[in-house]
Amino acid sequence: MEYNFKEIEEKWQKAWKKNKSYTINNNSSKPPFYVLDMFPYPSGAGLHVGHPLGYIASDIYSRYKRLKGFNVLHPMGFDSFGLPAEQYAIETGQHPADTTEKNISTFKKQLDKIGFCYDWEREIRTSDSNYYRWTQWLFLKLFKSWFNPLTQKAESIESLINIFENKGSFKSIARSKHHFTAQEWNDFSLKSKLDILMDYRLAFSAFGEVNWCEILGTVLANDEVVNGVSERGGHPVVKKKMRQWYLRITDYADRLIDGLNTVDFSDSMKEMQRNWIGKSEGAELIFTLEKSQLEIKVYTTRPDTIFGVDFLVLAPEHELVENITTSEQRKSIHDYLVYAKNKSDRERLSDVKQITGCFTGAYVINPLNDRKIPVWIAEYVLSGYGTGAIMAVPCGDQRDYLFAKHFNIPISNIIGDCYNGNEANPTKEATLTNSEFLNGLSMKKAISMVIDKSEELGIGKRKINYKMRDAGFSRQRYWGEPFPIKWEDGKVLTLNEDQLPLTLPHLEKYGPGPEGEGPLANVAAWKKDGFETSTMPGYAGSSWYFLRYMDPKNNQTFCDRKASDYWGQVDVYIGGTEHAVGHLLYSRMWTKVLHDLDLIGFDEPFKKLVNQGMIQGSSRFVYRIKGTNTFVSNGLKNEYELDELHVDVNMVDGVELNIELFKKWKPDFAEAAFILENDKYICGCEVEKMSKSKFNTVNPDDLVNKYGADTFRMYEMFLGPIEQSKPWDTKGIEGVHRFLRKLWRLFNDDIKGKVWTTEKASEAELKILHKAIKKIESDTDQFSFNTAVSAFMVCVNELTDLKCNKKEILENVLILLTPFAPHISEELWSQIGNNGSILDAMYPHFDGKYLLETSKEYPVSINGKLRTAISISLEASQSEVEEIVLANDIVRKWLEGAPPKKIIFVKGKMINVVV
RNA sequence: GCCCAUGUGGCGGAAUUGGUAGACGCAGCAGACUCAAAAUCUGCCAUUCGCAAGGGUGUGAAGGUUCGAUUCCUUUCGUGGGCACCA
Repeated sequence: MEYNFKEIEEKWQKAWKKNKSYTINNNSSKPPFYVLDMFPYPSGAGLHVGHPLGYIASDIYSRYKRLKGFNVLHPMGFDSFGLPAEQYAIETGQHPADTTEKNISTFKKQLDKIGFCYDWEREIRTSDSNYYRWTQWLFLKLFKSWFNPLTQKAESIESLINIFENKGSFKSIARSKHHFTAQEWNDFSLKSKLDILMDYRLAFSAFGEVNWCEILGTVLANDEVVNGVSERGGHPVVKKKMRQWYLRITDYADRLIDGLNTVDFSDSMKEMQRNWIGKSEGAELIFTLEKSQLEIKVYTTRPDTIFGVDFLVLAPEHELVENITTSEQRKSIHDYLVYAKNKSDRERLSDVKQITGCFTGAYVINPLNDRKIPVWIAEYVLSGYGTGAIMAVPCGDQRDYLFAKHFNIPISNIIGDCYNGNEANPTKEATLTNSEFLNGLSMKKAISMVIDKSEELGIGKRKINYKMRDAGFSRQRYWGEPFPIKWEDGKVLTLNEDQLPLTLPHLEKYGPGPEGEGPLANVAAWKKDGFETSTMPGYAGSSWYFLRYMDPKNNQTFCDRKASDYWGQVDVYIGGTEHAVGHLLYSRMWTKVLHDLDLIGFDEPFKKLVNQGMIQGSSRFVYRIKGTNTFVSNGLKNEYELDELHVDVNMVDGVELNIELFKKWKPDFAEAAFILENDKYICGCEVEKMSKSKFNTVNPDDLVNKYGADTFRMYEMFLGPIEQSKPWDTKGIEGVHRFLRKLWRLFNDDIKGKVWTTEKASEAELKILHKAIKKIESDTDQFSFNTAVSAFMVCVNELTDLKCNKKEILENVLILLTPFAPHISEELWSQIGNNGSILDAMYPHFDGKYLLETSKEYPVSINGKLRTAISISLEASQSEVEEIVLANDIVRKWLEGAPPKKIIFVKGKMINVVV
C-alpha cells in the first residue's frame, strides 16, 4: 500500500469538518490557551508561500498545546478594509466589497487545503458592519475619554468636565494653553467648551499635514509618493494642512514603555518600540529675540552646552519664521520654504551630504550670557519633534558642526582639548571651559545645574520629550470605517449607540471629494447630514480584533467581559516585524484604554510575541539583446546591450530556464532565439520582495497538489528558523516528502502491505523514541521547528535502520508528529487500530531513564586544537582524567616529553591540554 | 541618514550557558537493484598538502579578550526590514 497523500488529506479534512473537530467552546474544564496569527489583508493576488510560514508555526503550536491538554483558541479572520482594495476598484471598476468578498473566499480555500485547525465559526472581517459597528463604538469610547495625568489612566470625559466646572483648569491636569477658572468655564459657550475638551479627548480632531497633490486633487499615502512626486502621473506633491482625527497615543507613552517589561517580546522588538516612542529627558530653554519680545523655545537634551551655542535653527515650518525674517532675507527665506515644502521628513533627514539652510536675519540673546546668536532655518530640523527649534552647538554635534562649517559660522569651543577642530565630539565626559559658572565642571553634572538655574531665572524648565507623535486616525478614502461623527456649525456631535453601525454607503465612484476631502464628500445626503467625510485607517479594525474572536457573535457588546476574562491575554501572537511600531503599538494602546475603562481585565494584549521572518522571492531574469528577440544566457551577457526581463520562477529549474515553457509563456516569445552556454540557458538571480509583478511568487496550492499538505507544512518549517527571513526555494521539498514516505513504510510495505506489529520494544528502540520526545518537545516549546523536523528525520532513519515496526514505539511517534503533519498521523493512527482522533491523544511523556549514559567520548585538545578523543567514565575525577589523558599516545606525542602547563577538564564536555 | 536584524560548504541550515564547526536535508559523484527508467538502498561529499598516517587553513573583513571564540568586545563592509496615509 502506497502513501496516497491526496486521498488521505481529503478524507481527514472532510472528517474533521464533519465532526467539528476545531470548534472551540468558551466553557471548558481545560485550561485556556490563545494562539493568534496576525490576520491577513486579503489581496487579489491570493496566498503565496510566504503567508503560511507564520500560520503553520501557530498551527503546530496550537495542536501541540491541545495534545498537552489545553482548550486552544486558534481563530482566523480578515483585515479587509484598506487602500489597495480601493485602488484596485478605481483601476478595474469593481466595487471593493465585491473584490474583497472574492479574495477572502480564495484565501479561505487556500488556507483550508493546508489543513489549519482554525475555528471558522469565529471568523471576523473588519469590513463587515457587524464588526465595524464595534470599531465605531470603541472609537466613541476613545472620543469620550481623557487621560488623567494624576491617575495615569483613561477616564470618562465627564470627570474632566466635573473638574473644570468645580475647579477650573488647574496646573497638574490642564494643557499649557488653558488657563481658566471654574466660573470662566461655566460662562464659556458650548462651542468653546467643546473646543477645549477636544484638546483632552483620546480621539480628537485637529489640523495636521498631509501629502497633497493639486493636479490629482487628492491626498496621497506615503507609498504613493515617490521622490516628491505622485507615483501615478508624476505630479508634484506638497504638504497641506487639513482637519484630521488623531489618537492621543502620546499620553500613553510612559505606560507603553513600562508595559514592555511585562511581556515576552524579543529584545529587538522592545528596542524598536522604545526607539519609536523615543523618550528623552532634557530641557526646554527660552531664547528671546533681540529688539523684540518674541520668544523661541528650543528643546535640548544637552543644556550643559548652553555656552557653546553658536546659532539657532528653526524648522522651516516653525510658526515664527514669518515674523522674525528681516526684509533683506525675505526673498531667500521664501525660496527656501518652497524648496523644503516639497521634501518629506525622511528625505530631509537622510540627505546629509547636501547641507542646506537659510539665515533669517534675526538674532536671539543667549539668556545666560547675553551673547547675540543668529537664527537660521534648515531642513534637518523637523517641526514635529520637540519644539521645532534647536540650539546648535557645533563643537558637540556633528550636524551642527557641518552646518557651521558650510555657512562659515564661527565655532566656539567649550570642551577644551576634547574638540580637535576637525569634527564635533558629542562626549558627556569632558570638562567644560569657556562656560562661565560651569567652568571646570563635568558635563554630566552641569546638565542638571543648568536646568535648575534656568528654572530659577524663569528662562526654561526640565522637560521630557517623546519622538512619537499622536497617531493620525483619518484617511481621505472610501474603503474604511465611517466615523460615527456629525459636524454641525463647527461643533462635533456623536451618534448614539443605537444608531450604530453607521454603514458605509455604496458608491459607484471612489474619486476624491472637493478640497481633498474623502470620496464620501461626493455623497450629497452624507454631506448634507454633516457626517464626517474621512474614514478610519487600516489599523482601526486591527487594534482590537483579538478581543472579538473571543466572543464573535455578540450583538450586545464588543466582547463580553466573561469571555475576555476566560481567555485573557493572547498567549502567543505570531506575525512579521513589519508591524513592530504600527499595529503592535496601537493595539497595546487600545488595550490599555479598555482596561482603564474597566471593559477588559488585562492591560497588555499579547503575552508573547513571535516574529516570523519574511519569505522573499527569488527572482529570475532573462536577457534580451536590445531590439531583437534573441536571449542570451547569463554567463555571456556582458558582450551585448540588453534588456533585463523578469521571468516566471516556476519555469526555471534552479537557474536553468525551461525553454519550451518559456516559449509558451507569452506569444512574443514563441519565436525567440537563444544563445546558450553549455547547451543551457542560465538565468540571472536576485532576491526581492515576493510579488506578482516580479513573477517570483510560488503558489502553495501547486505544492500541496504535488506533494500534499503535510509535506508542504513540514518543508516550510524545515527551511530555517521561523524568525529568520529567507528567499523561497522549492528545491529541498523532495527531501521532506521522502521522509514522510519513509515513515509510511514503517507501517506499510508497498508490496507486502501492513508490516507494523504489536511486539515489545527493545531498549535501543525506546532510547530512540525518548531521545526524539525530548528533542521535539523542547524544540516545539521554543518554536525551533526546523530542528524539530530534523529530529523527526533522525528518529525515522534510526528506527528504519533497526527495522522497528512496533506499534508501541510508532504510535508515540505519530502523536509527536500530529502538530506538524496531522493528516498522515491521523491516517496511520486509525490504521493501527485507534478509534478516537489523534487530535485529542495524550502527548507522550519523556522518561530520562532510557537515555542514561555511563561514559563519554571526550574530545581532547592540545592548546585548543582537537587532536583525539578518549572514552572516559562520567564519574571520573580531575586527577583520574589527567592520568588517563597523559597516558594517551597522541597526547604524549604532542607533549614531546615536556610536562603540560595545565589540563582543563570540563565534566561532560571536553578536555584541553595546555603545553 | 536613523532604528532593528543578519552574514557558516555548491545551496537551505545545525552547533543549551564560550568547549568535537558543518547535525538534518537539497544538489552532486560512485555503486547496488532493473532490459531500462522511476522508486529504493549503500558509500563519498568545506578547502588544501599528502600514496597513507597525518598536517595546514577555514564561520563577511580587520583587531582584541580567553587554555579555548561561529558564540563575548571594538572597528568595518555587505544584505534584509521599518521610518508615522501600504497592511
